[in-house]
Amino acid sequence: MPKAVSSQGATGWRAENASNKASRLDLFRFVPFRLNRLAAEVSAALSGEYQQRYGLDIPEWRVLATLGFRNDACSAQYIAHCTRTHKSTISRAVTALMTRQLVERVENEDDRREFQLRMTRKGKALYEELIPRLRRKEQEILSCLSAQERKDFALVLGKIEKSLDLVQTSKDADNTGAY
Amino acid sequence: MPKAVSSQGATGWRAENASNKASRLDLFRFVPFRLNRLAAEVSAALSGEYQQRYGLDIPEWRVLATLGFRNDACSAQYIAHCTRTHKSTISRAVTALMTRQLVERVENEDDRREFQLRMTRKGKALYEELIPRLRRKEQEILSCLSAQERKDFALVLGKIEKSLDLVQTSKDADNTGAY
DNA sequence: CTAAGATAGTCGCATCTGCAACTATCTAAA
DNA sequence: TTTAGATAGTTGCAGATGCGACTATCTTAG
Repeated sequence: MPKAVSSQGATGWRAENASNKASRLDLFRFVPFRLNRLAAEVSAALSGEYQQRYGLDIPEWRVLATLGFRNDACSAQYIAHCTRTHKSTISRAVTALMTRQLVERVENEDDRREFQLRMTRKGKALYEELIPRLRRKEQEILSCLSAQERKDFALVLGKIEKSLDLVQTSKDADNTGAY
Repeated sequence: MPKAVSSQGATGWRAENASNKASRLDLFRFVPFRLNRLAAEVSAALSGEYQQRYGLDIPEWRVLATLGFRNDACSAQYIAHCTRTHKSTISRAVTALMTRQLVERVENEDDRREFQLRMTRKGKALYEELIPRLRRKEQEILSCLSAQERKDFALVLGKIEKSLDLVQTSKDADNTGAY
């Protein structure tokens, strides 16, 4: 029989009635809730780096991250799809980044509906400065896990992402044994 | 040398330049991003149940979930702290739930600043109907994992939550022997 | 008792973001 | 060629939510 798990917020309140009646649901063991809360908390932990320090919000950071990782120009639509962010949100982020001259765009001669986006020198400099900070923060957050647990976690995240179609399926998925 | 990992969105786009240069960061292996995206996707997968079917938004659901699990009256502030939701958000959710007569509140004679909240009969009925649906959805999402992987996942989530102070620490738990 | 500070809950305000309409452009079929 | 439909990107609008001010109430120190 499993021991009772401490599972409410760290606020000094006393524990809930932990009955396991089927008709009740423990929010603190309910994965969707836990994911929401965890994602919010992790974002808050990182926001000090890109938000306060560099004035970037999450969509703007995603644009830079995509451009920086690809190391190549790409369209706004591509960024929207990759990051699963609405195209209007990406559009506004790109506008803000262009205003700050962190990103520039060039017309695509082959298809004049879309623009090729790329970081300016200034944008790259900011990116290069930001990345190690974010890596450090991520490691800080994961520092409570053993190497094996991190592997497990990455594997499990990958499986759920795949089953939710958040990553490309089929033959590409065969390559994912590399963690 | 690790094989390249397929890691873009399931949108038919080809893979990014997967260089592992330290100064680049693969968004698709960056845990904060993955958590954000996963949480959003899981929420969307569940929203069909509580949002479309029952007209509840997330804060409203959290209020019902807390009241239902505790099976006892509690204050709005308690719900806010437990679920890590801002008190104004909880306040509005409670107002909406009272309007729909799913929740009622009674004055607290001991402290007239706060109200005791509890579900009405109607609220309980909705709750009882909703819970199995949400459980089923959660199981659906986790169905891609083996029993061992689910355990690992729960364990790892718990560790990260604890390290972010999202759950009560051990010594606090001593104060609350009420489990 | 009084005054200062803490806490519960509400509400206005600003911000963020998804939706949908719109323009411009491209593609495909008749 | 013409026309219908798809796609890239922008923008107005509305809904959601965090912040902070505000009221009412409680607590504690003097």
